[in-house]
Amino acid sequence: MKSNITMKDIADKLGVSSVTVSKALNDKEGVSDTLKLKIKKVAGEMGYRFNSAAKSIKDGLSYNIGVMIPQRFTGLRESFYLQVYQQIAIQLDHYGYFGILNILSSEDEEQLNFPRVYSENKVDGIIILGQVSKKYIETVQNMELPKLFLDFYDEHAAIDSIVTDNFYGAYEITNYLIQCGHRDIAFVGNIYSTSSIQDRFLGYYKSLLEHGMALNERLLLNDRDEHGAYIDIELPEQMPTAFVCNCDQVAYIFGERLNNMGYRVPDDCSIVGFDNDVYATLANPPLTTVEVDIEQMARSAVKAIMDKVSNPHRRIGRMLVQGKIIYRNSVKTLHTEPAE
Amino acid sequence: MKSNITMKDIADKLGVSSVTVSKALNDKEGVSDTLKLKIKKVAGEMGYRFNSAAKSIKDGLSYNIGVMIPQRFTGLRESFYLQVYQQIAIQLDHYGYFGILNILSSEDEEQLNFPRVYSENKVDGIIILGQVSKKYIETVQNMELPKLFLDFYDEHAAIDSIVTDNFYGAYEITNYLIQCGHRDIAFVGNIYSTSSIQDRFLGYYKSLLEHGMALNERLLLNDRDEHGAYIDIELPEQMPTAFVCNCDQVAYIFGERLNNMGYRVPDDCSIVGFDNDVYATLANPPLTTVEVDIEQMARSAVKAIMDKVSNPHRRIGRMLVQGKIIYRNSVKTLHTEPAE
DNA sequence: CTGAAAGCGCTTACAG
DNA sequence: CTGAAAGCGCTTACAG
Repeated sequence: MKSNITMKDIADKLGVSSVTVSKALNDKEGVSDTLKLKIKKVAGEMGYRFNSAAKSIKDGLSYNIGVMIPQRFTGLRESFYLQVYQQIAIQLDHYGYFGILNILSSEDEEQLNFPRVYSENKVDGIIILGQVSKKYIETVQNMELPKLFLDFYDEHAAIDSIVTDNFYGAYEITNYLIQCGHRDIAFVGNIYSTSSIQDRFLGYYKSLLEHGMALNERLLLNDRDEHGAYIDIELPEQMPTAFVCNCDQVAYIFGERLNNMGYRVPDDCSIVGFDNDVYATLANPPLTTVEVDIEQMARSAVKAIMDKVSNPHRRIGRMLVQGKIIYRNSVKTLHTEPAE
Repeated sequence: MKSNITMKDIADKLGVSSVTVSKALNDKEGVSDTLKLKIKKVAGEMGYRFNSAAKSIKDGLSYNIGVMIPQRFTGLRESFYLQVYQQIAIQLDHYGYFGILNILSSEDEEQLNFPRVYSENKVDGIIILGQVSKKYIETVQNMELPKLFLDFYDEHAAIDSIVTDNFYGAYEITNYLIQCGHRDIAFVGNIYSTSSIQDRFLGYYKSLLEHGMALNERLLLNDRDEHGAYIDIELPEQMPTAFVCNCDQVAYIFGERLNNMGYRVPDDCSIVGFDNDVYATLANPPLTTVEVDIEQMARSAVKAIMDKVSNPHRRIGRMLVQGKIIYRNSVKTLHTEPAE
């Protein structure tokens, strides 16, 4: 198995030099077309396979990108980041690159250990997929390697990141509810919990502001405690006509709860979610929601990291990827809003 | 960025040779402990990072394993194989290896193209995760590389594979229903659809046989057409007391249907699933099911492929990974079966 | 158009 | 205990 065919073998067989074989196989100048063709033919016949390690050592490039996901986002029921990773792998392929997955264990995160992909020079760049601790962000900063934060950002660190436009997505879907005639719209979510939820809330709030609608305590429904564990959602005395839930899973749970309480969705009240994950289609009725564009996020992330590999000084800043509204049946049109 | 520190740099700084540095950093014999320590210290200070490409070229080993997943198993709502891949990556880490994900596009599968990880010598072995076409199996066979089929097997090909023990899992969970006093147990699934479903059916059938229970047409409920699309499940005239569903998703759908028809689970009839995926916990009541042991599958797969990397002639044949029953609330105990 | 020489960073004998 | 030499497979100048 270790008896791999090398360029030298092809060269010997043809009585040429390995330099010529290299040029021919790489379609470089300096070989006659006849010879080039012959070399390629023989290479195919001999089952020649390119040794990328040899090229790597010459170029100082591994042609791999590391994707690091913190362990705590990798539960058996969570697959969002794996989906993103998959799309990244597909996009990397277009550049002749490969993706190496690196689950960041909680110990390594605490002890601020460099990932093995870095200390073994296995990758030309690294995408950190999912929020890591402040301390670990510093560790990442110390890595001499192009790096990119995906799906989160750091307020202080001048680092490149790509995130979903939570703010705009929530803004848009709230606008949609208002267009459908809703005037009493609540937000469901703990706005102190994560920055995504906070941003989604602010998008919702902007929509309210723009339409001259007041926000008050009554319209803020908490969905989880400080540990992120879901709690029973308390309804206000007077029912709003619509609810902007911070994510599909919460919308799903909330919908079930409304059902049990005798409210019908969307007849008695409308619900929208965010993410467009399994819960959006599992809900009854299926949810109108904001789809996070995983493919686009991966595409942008890969483009950004490849840019940085070829030009390490390249800065991209904080980049937003827009989602899009998926219309389903969880929203009732009360009356159509006249054009403003 | 390309100005990486090499062993030579450390050697020069210390006035020794790079051979000595190599020995020291690799904890090999032939360097005094004092020097060894000093070298390690300086290496740390200089931020030395090992160049694995150089080692690769010497050893003829990439220290990567490719994991190939056919595109059609990578839908937005399917994450099972990604979960397996993730576990594989974690297991590979224990061996100092990395996992490279390779989504096999439908075109490549049809045109019988070798994966790029292979033609570029990027991996020391490859795990094919998920059923590929007969033709493509042949293509895989032609790859001169340790390879392993995961979660499917080929009847003809003398190839190494690791699969969940569908047969035994279904056998066990059917036994459990019988222990709970059920005597009229149906199987829900198209037994001509996939080999997993067929094997699960046969496990169910074995349990019936062992308990002297007859199988007849009435107890076989089809759940999908020849294209794999779900169809409405037709209930027999006389209701069985329990249903062995071929997977959790079908159990979930079937449960909803029973609910709508006025049957209560588990009071009116019991249901069990298979897989222990999201649907198992989403179902109401949550499903008793057979958990597919993803971690164990990954562990076995990685061990097998690593064995084959060090010894290419190693054969492991067809290896089964046992699942385990997860007890929840979808089964009613009719009366306890006395010990046989 | 073709090839000899040197080098990428490391390791493996082998010599001292 | 330490190091000079050779080599892994390829590519990049450079010479002919």
